[in-house]
Order: sequence, then C-alpha cells, then structure tokens
Amino acid sequence: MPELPEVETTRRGIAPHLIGVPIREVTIRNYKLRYPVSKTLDQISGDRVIDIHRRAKYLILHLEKSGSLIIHLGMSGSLRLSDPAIELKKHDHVILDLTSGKQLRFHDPRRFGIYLHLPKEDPLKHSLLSKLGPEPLSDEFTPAVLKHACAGRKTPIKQVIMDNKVVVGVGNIYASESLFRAGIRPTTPAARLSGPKLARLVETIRQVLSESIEQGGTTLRDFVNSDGQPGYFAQRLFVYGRESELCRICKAPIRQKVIGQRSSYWCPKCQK
DNA sequence: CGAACCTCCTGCGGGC
DNA sequence: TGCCCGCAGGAGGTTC
Repeated sequence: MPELPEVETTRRGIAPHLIGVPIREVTIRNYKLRYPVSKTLDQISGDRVIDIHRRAKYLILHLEKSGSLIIHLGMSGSLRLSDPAIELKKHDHVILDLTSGKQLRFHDPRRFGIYLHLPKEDPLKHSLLSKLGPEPLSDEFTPAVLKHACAGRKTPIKQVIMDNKVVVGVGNIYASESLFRAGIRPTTPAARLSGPKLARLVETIRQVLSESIEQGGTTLRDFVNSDGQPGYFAQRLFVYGRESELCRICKAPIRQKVIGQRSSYWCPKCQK
C-alpha cells in the first residue's frame, strides 16, 4: 500500500490526532522490523509530537523534548488511530497510548518497516535520509536533474526514476503509470531519451503523484475508521497490474515484464 | 563508481 | 480442503 501518496495520506490522517497530544505509554510488541525498534522508544512517554513531516516515504515525527521518530511503512505497514477497546491484531508491533484515549498502532505483517527513535540527532542527518534525492513535487526535481541522472546510462528509465538518489518516492506502481502518461516504454535506456521526453516525464511523475494524493484525500475522512484497504487507486490505473487487459486509450493488450526485479507494465502502442 | 542481484518477512491467490 | 509455488506497493546491502 504505501507509495508516496499513501504515506502522505497517513501523515495528514494522523497529524490532527497526534500533534500536541501527550503520549501516555509506549508498548513494543515486536522489535524485529527492518532494523530493531529503538530501545530508547519508551523515553517518549510523557512527551508529545509537535510536528509531522514526510521525506520520501519516511515520516518524521518531531517530539517536544525527546528528539524525533523516523517511521517507514515498508511494503505492508500502516499507522492507524484506534480505540484501545478494539482488540489488537496480529502484527500490531508498536502502540502509542495517547492521553486523548486513542492509540496509534503501527501494523506491519511483513516487517519491512522502520520505527526509530532519535533522542538528539537531526533526523535529516540520519544516514537513511541524508543521501536522498529531491522530492518529486518540489522545485528541486527538474528536467535538468533528470537529464543529468540519465546521461550516459543504459539502465532502463524505469529503474532510474525509482532510484532514490535521482528522485524519491516514485514506487513501482507510479513508475509504470508515469511512464505510460509520458508515452515512454519502461525498458528504454535512459540515455536515449530526449530532453523534451524527460521534461514530459518529470511532469507526469508530478501529475500522477499529486493526483493520487488528492485521491488519498478522499480516504482521509474515513482514515481513522478505515480497515485499511482503499480501493480508490484501481480505477485510475492505466497499466499497473493490467497485463493482457486492453489499454484504456488504444485497446492494445497491456504488456508485463520484470525490470530490475520489479514487475513493470506498459502499452506497446501508446509507449514507444 | 554503476549495475545486477540478494535480502528481510508474511499473506494471498492460483494450480493441482 | 490442502499443499506448494510464485508473487507482492520498499530499499538498503553486497558483490563484481
């Protein structure tokens, strides 16, 4: 679930319930995530979150007195507000009890997620965050930046836009979708693309991600009560997960191939 | 340095 | 119904 728009939706969904509300208690039910959950996490009891930022697909929760939290949802993670009376589920690994009477539950079946406490260090200087490329929706992600990243590289363009050093937050779904909208085959060697094509790609990446965030906004309202499976993506997808189905534009059958270990989809007619 | 491949883990759907 | 296999929205790490 968590592509960038989902993470942004999570941020917006939890912020109003979390910011300024003292944390009463921290419960860690399973330390074994991608990295062990920080041993110092219980130090945040009594403190409160003053701000929540997103960088790439990382959420950064700034605490008033005890530093910050870095949370990543991995492939299968979610952060949900819950009524404590509702029974904990399998894979609810970290629980924050808030003085509001709600809980923030980190749920992650595959445990590729991250839940770190940085008591002092500037989270942006943490090694996970310090080497990231530009945000796709910021002014820093320009055609020139993408052009530079593509120069001299035979790597398929899809892998380039999924490279976090080039631009962050473009996940597997949106890589395929952006390339479709730009009319570029995912297999195209990066260096072979013209300036205008790459400029178009920058545009479609922005477009696809912003649109999805807007869609995330639709689930925002019921986010708290949501059982977590937003179905709103599917209707907007042109190619992802649609192998052999007909292109919504030209009716050609959508093709699928693994590129860089990830399933990739394209329309053989619309994308050259 | 880039590129290819591996890894962590659980759940689900398809085939038999 | 059950078992086995392949695959899944991420991304850091290793090796050459």
